[in-house]
Amino acid sequence: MKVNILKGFADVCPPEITLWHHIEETAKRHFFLYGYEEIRLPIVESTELFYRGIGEGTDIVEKEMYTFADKAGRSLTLRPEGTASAVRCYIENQLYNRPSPQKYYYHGPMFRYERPQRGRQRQFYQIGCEAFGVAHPALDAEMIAMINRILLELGLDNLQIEINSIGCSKCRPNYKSNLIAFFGDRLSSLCSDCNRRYVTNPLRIMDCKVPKCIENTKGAPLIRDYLCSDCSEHYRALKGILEHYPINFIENPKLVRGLDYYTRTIFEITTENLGAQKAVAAGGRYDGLVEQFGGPQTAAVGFAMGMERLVELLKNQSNNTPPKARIFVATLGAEAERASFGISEELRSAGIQVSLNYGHSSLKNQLRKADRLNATHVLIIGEEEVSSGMYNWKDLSNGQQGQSRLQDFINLVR
RNA sequence: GUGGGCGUAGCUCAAUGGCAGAGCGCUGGACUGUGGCUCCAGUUGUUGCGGGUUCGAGCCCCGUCGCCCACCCCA
Repeated sequence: MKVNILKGFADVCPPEITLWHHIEETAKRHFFLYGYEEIRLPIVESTELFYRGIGEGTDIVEKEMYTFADKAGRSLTLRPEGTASAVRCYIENQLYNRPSPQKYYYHGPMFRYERPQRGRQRQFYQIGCEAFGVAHPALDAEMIAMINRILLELGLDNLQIEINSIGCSKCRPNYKSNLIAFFGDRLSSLCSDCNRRYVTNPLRIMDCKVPKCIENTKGAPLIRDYLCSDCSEHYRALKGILEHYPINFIENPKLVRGLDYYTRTIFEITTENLGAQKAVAAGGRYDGLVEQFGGPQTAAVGFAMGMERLVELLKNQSNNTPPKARIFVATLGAEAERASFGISEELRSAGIQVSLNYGHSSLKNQLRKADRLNATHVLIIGEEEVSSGMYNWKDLSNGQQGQSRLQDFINLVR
């Protein structure tokens, strides 16, 4: 019987996998430049970690987690995001004793039980960073600049950087109650989802795309008018740094987040080149989370990029990676076949990728096979070549041919 | 959880209720020491699955499973 992959889960195979490598390599190179070090986190955590970290009322915790009991009856959960684990790791390993800021990155699969659609899987991959120990907005700005550089180097354009501040535990409650008061006598003219949001997360009403709701948010109080002086100053300073550098960004006073732990700066990088799931990276500051988990009071800021969405964007642009030498060794006759094995090994020792013809077939077929394998050069070995040590080669890109000693051929293609 | 669309060859898709096809791919030949282009030949099917209507179903009806897109939510 045939067994199929689960809904919302995907295999990644060649040639697409090279895009994944490219993204991961580019991100890691920049993480190094900005001083981020890797942490490897478990995929399964105690359910309570996400319950307390992400927030009980959030959609992720309420209906999207892969939660199950282990053999001892403990409630475990496949991680739906990385920040909660990173904070747990930070506290558990007392990383706050290292010089601040402590900068870490992680990557790997996340799990959310959602209905799959374009840009959304149940197992999806994120690369993310968390920086601890600095409250100054220069760190927020640096992180946004880093993400911007990574995305630009990947060749992505048509990107928008949106930022907002959602205040802190001092000023947000006040804003929230004003918002509730404002929408309180307008509930009948809001959509059904917004009526639900009114109870669960009133800030989300501001983010609704239903026309009548957008209409109703006109004149609604905006968070930026309710920020306390510290939050206000932090936000102002962040914008100042970004403008001076400069980084193009858009202030979106209605931008919100679905996770409870965010404070002050939040940001989202979106594209018009995807479907409805258009955020390719997002994050923000979470100055209260470390303390909430029993660690020292620690300011922190983090973000994550969605791998599947980046891969989707890269697929749609032309691939201009420079070709590396890939040699196909063609043989004619039993003696050449024996010799080809050692010659191939020698080429590999020189760092060159080699395919060879296993068994024997006509030269025409071998050249055709080389072409299909996307080889750059074919090394042709017959009896004459074996005895003389002068090998026939052909450049498949332009048809050019020549005869060289093996070492000269290696220098030629490398 | 809700709504819409779609399931036919390895892939992309055709086929008034009447012989299940094309293009691409793959294998080989034209060309046995020279690929790509061209030409020729070959190749692949439980039409997702189960039932019903009918002389006859890929097509109509019912059910079911799967995929996609959107809402919701989010990276």
